[in-house]
Amino acid sequence: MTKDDTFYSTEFLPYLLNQAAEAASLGFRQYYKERYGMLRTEWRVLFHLGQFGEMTAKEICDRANIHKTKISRAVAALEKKRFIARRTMENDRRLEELFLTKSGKQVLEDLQRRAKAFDQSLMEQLGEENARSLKRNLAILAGLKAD
Amino acid sequence: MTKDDTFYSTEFLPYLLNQAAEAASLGFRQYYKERYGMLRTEWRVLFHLGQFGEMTAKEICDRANIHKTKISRAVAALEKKRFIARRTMENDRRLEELFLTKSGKQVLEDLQRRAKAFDQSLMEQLGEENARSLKRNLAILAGLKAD
DNA sequence: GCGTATTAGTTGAAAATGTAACTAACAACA
DNA sequence: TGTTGTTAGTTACATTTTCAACTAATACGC
Repeated sequence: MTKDDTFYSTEFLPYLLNQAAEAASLGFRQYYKERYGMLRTEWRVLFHLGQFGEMTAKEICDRANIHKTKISRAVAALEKKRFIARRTMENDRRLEELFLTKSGKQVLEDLQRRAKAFDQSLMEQLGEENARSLKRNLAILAGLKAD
Repeated sequence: MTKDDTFYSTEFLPYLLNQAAEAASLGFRQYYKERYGMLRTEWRVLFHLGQFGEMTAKEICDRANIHKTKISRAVAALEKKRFIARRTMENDRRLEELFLTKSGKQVLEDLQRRAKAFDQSLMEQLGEENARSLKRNLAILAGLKAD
């Protein structure tokens, strides 16, 4: 009778992923929270706007895989902070094009620079080769196209 | 003027980790939620009890890196479902030793078997070699000792 | 022993999230 | 045009999480 089919939590991929995600986000999350009073979804919306230029809430939902209510609230919060603004689209008045304001751009610039550095420091913890492989694997699991 | 220091969200490790963690937990979370009405923290508490045997809430907090209020509520919920029970410790009456009930053991057995299979299917998505390397890297980021 | 500090765990209120129902605008088509 | 269906986005409400204050028990210094 083989009693050694013990399955440890640290072998369970979802658990590991969550722990690692928690640990890895901590530092950065703290920064944008304390500095700009932003929530994670807000940071993501900002990031996406910076990356893809003006886009609608729906497009962000799809790209970032975040539910529309979360996006809706994040957009409202960012608007209140005057980091973004919106413009109803002429051809389809259900859609609103979101865009960064001047101060939004400044904030994003700061956050991106820090994100980059933060990422860099995480990668160094793992080593170039490992880090690259890690990202590739994560992209697969996340269902993103591999680069 | 080099304008191509664009930093993409999919290059940002915390973002990737979160996306992957989300995607990877989804299927399993759905199962224990629908089947046993359990929340993630409850499943983790159960898992830890199965793994380490009787232990106190504090010990679970430390091991799993979960805040004590979350654990406290998870423990209360599991107790209500009669999956675990507690026993105040003789030598220090602030501490309560948690242990699985009979039905708790059954539930855990089911969940562990499924977790194992679920894990297996995720690993297959990546291939043996990749999966192994992924887990190693995650353990490092999570601050767990590598195995 | 007595006062103060810590520690395990709980609780209540506030913040955030998830879910489902809603509004407004468009589309399709008789 | 009018009916029906779909889509973008918001809102309301229930559940979950977070944060801070709390209780009860122990530990420490004297």
